[in-house]
Amino acid sequence: MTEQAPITTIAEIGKHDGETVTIRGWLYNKRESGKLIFPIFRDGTGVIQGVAPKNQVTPEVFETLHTLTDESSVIVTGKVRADQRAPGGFELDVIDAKVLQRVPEDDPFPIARKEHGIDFLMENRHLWVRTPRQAAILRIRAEIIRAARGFFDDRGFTLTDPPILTPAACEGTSTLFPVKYFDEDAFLTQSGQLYIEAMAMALGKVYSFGPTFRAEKSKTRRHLTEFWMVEPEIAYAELNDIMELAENFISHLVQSVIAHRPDDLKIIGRDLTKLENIKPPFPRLSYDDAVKMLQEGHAKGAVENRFEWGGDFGSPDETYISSQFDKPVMVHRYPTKVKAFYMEPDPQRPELALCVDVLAPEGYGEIIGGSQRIGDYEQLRKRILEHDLPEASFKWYLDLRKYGGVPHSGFGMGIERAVAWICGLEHVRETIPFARTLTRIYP
RNA sequence: UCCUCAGUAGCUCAAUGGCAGAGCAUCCGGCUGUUAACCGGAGGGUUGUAGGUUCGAGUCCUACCUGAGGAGCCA
Repeated sequence: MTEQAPITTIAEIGKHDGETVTIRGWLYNKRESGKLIFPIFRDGTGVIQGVAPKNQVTPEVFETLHTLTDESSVIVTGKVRADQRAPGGFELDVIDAKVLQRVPEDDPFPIARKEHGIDFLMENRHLWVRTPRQAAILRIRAEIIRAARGFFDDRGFTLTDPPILTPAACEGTSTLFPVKYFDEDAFLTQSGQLYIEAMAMALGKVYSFGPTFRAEKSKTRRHLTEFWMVEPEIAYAELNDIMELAENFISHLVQSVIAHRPDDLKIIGRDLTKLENIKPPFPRLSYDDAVKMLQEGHAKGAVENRFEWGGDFGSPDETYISSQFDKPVMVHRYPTKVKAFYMEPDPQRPELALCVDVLAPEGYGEIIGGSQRIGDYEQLRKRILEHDLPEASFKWYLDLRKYGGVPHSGFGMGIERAVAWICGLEHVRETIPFARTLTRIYP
């Protein structure tokens, strides 16, 4: 019934003020007032309200809109009109609406615009992602990934992808997902680090970006069994070099989201004042000083248990430390005993490892863990044996110290924790399209 | 693995040990500027499962199942 109108998206519709256009999407919601219908359409780029007065559209179109059910797919043609009453600034005076598939009323779209429990939402994650808040979070995640890759690409790093199927553990097998690899046992990777160390010896500055898997029985707002990590590794870099890299990296991610996704930050209601000052330098805190801070906190009654030097921080400890700062805090030089076997000891104090954890503000915990790696063959071999690791499995890793070993350092950042912090979310399960947790692998 | 809490309509939740209810969603009717629209009406239930106590159990007890929050471990 209508001549061909140009197809556009809701995000771009402001460029067509006064013109007749076609958008292709879904019915998000509908309000009716007798002879006036306000259908609200979404198309993945945004939401726009349509207006259809009974005396200005054909009886067929009015009836179509009157009986249209939420989330039915629909192709709508209408005239774009700027209107101050519209949240997005524009409305669409509907001329025609073609329904591709109508949602049956006896089995309506299950996600209402009112409250739902988290179990119901996760069970319907494939539909939950259609809601504005979830879509905004996923767009911010995409921006963080884009910014992360751009950061390293622009600084001369080469992207090198480590394997996902691995023959042995990086740090022990208890938390690995086993898989059958023909007649052998293999595991899903829990970190690409050892592999990108090899790449750093070949290419100098490298990074990886990919999924990692941990079979930890962790049931908290900070844990997934499948999550994505970005891991830079640099030949000839020492601890201070990667600490500087880490603060520049995190600042770049935050500032990129502020610059490129302001509308999405607004949709999710993020407090921008907490993000705007995320710029280098970040506070640096030695493990020794962090312990003192925790002990003073205990004396003041702000920390429940008195922390003793030598242990690793628990989640409440990290939350307390990070709450003392309004930027991420870099805690460095933990006791060697509580850290991974491959970390270089501090030459000044061999009981400490040259490592750093970056703790995000607002209780989001550790988002980055990194270290300088052991550069000496004999020392690394000794540590592998001390940790009861099978030397044969690490032959190739030891080779890196046999054929031109150098000081080198790197870190890993969990994407989901970074997204959760930057978005100010309660739980990391909303930061990834389909979260895998201890109790969920559907849908 | 441990601790705490919760399972009642499609969803979110009420119901002193005594008739199982409301809001939202769906359907019908009304309304020409609604913004989670509003107003009137209708349909919708094996109260997670299995036992037990009791004249009587959604409610109390036991076990189990499922989920949530936290601890430990980690990013």
